[in-house]
Amino acid sequence: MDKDRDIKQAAKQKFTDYLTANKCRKTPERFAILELIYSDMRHFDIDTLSVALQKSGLPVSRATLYNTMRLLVDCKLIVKHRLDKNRAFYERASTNDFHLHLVCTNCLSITDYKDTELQRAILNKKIKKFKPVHYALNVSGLCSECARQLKKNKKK
Amino acid sequence: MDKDRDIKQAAKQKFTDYLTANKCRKTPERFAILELIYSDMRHFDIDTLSVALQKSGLPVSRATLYNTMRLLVDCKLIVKHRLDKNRAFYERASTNDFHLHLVCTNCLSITDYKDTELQRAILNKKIKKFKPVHYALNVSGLCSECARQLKKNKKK
DNA sequence: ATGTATGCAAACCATTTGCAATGAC
DNA sequence: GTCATTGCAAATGGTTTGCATACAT
Repeated sequence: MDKDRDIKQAAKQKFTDYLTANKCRKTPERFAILELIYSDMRHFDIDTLSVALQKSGLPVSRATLYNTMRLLVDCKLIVKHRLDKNRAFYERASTNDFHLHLVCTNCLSITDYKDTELQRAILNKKIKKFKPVHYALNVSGLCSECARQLKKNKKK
Repeated sequence: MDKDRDIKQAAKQKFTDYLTANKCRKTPERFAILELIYSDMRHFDIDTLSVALQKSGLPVSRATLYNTMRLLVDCKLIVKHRLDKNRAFYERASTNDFHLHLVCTNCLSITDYKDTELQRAILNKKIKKFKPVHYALNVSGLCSECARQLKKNKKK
């Protein structure tokens, strides 16, 4: 889809600008990471990213991965989340893409859930004495797949 | 307040039942922890809890603290959260006490924010193919205190 | 008496850091 | 040529685990 290409292009531009503004170098590693994230991945953790980079032919060290994540979070191209688990997970940021995360406590899958009504209700809410910057709305529970599995197992 | 005492009493009862049902022992450490949580603390981390227990005169080891947290989470007397930071934080659970967390990214304070309208909007939402169990709604940003401080510093 | 729970210390694991070598500028 | 960035390996820090001792039942 052309739209995807545009989004990726815009992200690269934003990253370039950010790096320039902060006197950081535009290394191949950094752009390979951004490229991958904006091609394939909606939600990912460091491990997944590392493996994907290896497959892509440009393995990148842990240190660099974490370093780059910091930069990308800082320039708001990705968002860092933590759920119940020890490791962080990341996702592409898009301010015009408000959604909840449905986190299955059984299979650990993460699904986005969009709802314009909720979006409006939350974003329009004026919170006293607080200046909201970012929303992390996570609903944990069971995805239908796991709910079915568990019910089946119980019967046995 | 009498209501607080009732809540604490109910919590103790629930914990006792849980321990009995799972053939666990009713040790002084476990009840000291529960007692403290239901007296003082709304949000806390392991470290805070550890210090508080030391002050209370019954120091409890790390291992036991974590062990007890697992039990309390399991019987739904407390809820475990993770924000951006490495350490987990916990809070007393009460199903009839729906709220958002306002997390200040500057001073790391956590404030509860209740809003019945939002509560209704979210709880009534029927999510397709997902069975919600728990809601973690975190809004990160700046508390008014920090916003003021930062603005002041910028001017200088 | 039995076997679970405790406390200690060691292990674990994601993330961070120090440093020498590399490479963007 | 200069100095930020990379990759490695070691360090960190919250959490977990193994094991001998203590204690709830």
